[in-house]
Amino acid sequence: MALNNSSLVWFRKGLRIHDNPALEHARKDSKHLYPVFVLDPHYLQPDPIAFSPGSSRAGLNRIKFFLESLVDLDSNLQKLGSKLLVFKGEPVQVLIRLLKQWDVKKLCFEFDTEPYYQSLDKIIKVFDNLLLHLQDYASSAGIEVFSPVSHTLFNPADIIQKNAGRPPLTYQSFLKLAGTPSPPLTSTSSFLPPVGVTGDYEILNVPTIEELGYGDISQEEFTPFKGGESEALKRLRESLNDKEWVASFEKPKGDPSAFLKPATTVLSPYLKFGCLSSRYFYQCVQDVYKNVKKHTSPPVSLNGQLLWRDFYYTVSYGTPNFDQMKDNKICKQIPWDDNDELLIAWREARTGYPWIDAIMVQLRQWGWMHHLARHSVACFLTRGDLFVHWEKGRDVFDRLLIDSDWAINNGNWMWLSCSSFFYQYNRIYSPISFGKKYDPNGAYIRHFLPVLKDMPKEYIYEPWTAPISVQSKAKCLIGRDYPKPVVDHAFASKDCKRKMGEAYELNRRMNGLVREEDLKGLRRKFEEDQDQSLKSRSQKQKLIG
DNA sequence: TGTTCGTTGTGGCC
DNA sequence: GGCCACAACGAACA
Repeated sequence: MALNNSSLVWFRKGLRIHDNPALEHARKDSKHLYPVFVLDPHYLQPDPIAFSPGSSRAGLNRIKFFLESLVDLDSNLQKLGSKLLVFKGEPVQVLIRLLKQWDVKKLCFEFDTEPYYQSLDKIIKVFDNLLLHLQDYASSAGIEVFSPVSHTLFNPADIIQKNAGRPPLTYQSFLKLAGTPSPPLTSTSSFLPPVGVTGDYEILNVPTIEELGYGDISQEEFTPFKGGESEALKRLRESLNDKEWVASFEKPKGDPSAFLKPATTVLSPYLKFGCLSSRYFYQCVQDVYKNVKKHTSPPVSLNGQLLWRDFYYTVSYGTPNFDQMKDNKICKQIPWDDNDELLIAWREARTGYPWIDAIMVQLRQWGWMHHLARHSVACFLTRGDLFVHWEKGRDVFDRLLIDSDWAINNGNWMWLSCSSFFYQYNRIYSPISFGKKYDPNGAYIRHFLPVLKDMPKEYIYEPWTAPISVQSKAKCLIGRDYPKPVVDHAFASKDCKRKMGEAYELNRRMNGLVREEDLKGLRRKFEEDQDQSLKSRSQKQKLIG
């Protein structure tokens, strides 16, 4: 067969060479191969306002990680005799132009379950307001489209189909349906077909942060984690070297306060961008398991974590409006407070609870925290203390995490807020004792909140209880150098439990069909209760005073 | 309809 | 480090 066809591989996630079925298919029998990435201004525009509540623009750390991943992809393509062609614009429009210009016969890109990519895949708007499906366009132009599932271990659609069209809502039922993951590709090509004539289109280099207009945004500290496939594979090898560690890995036993050497692999950001194939990761861990006497199992094991990822991808794919409370069938309807003051205190690490604030500083500086640290702050913001809507916390995480993943982030916020998957709202993480259990001396707090670095360990988790003499010796006066607690945890958590109980009862009575009016009614009632209790508390304080 | 089970709570006790 | 009471949910399955 003569090699006279051109192929285009469209990178979105899947920023890697290894286990990349779209790239492999594009390579085969092609004279020319065009590896393309389209920068979508909608995703990349910097948000000049420090950040308004609800802003979902990607933060600096994730953009940096992403650009490093593109640079590494380009470099790895060049080693194979190719290179990355970067464009800027509305992705599908750019793509259609390129398909025409280069007379492409094969269009290959990784399938993606996220609504953003689903909309890109399906509908394009051409010049005359005509709506076209990408697949329709391609078939009318005689272009073969290849869009394999390779971001996840399984095809979410298969699992949903096996379960009579409904996604499984528990991990165990997911496992039963899932079976054995698809293996990664075994062969990796040692060369790629050359890029053909590119015509007169402006092809960019991978831009720098400054070129994207992020230069003016101040950032105290950048994430210590570097993006890219090379870094991902190096990190994977380092993690897997310690076979005993891999075999005995139990997620819930990890130490959330460990930061010099994190308790987990920190491979999540690489999985998010597809710098690392989850199928390859899974297989490598299986290989370690084969060579040890015993190993842990899902859900707590290392491979169990990859299965959690697929679990959330599957549920999110099969649940309309997965990323919101309203019109989301699996989400409990709860009358969360609309309290921007508390939200901002949480977001800006000013809650007055050092354990919570240190975690929020780590989020801002590193774009990564341990899973249980995320639990602590998510519980605190929602059902544990502040009773703020999980969507608000989700937005903050979505902006600041380098590993923020649409399915996983939304799923975990519903989990932690007892809106779905997990319902035992009595179990509340203490913002004082949970961290103390792992780090009694408060080394984590001292590192991320240097203002508290000289506070004696007796008071480091509750500095407001320190006598004034101790505070002044530690050069940290509570209320001046570090805030007083925004709420009294004992009181707030009790109040949250009561509200959750009442909201749950309303959901049961209405059989899941809670109307907005009912929620408003319950919220009004909560506000009245709060007024009452504030009055009685201030009366008590007057009596005590 | 009833039973079992669920990755990761806290505080008190031994 | 393990055990218990606390107060208690819903999905899955029989």
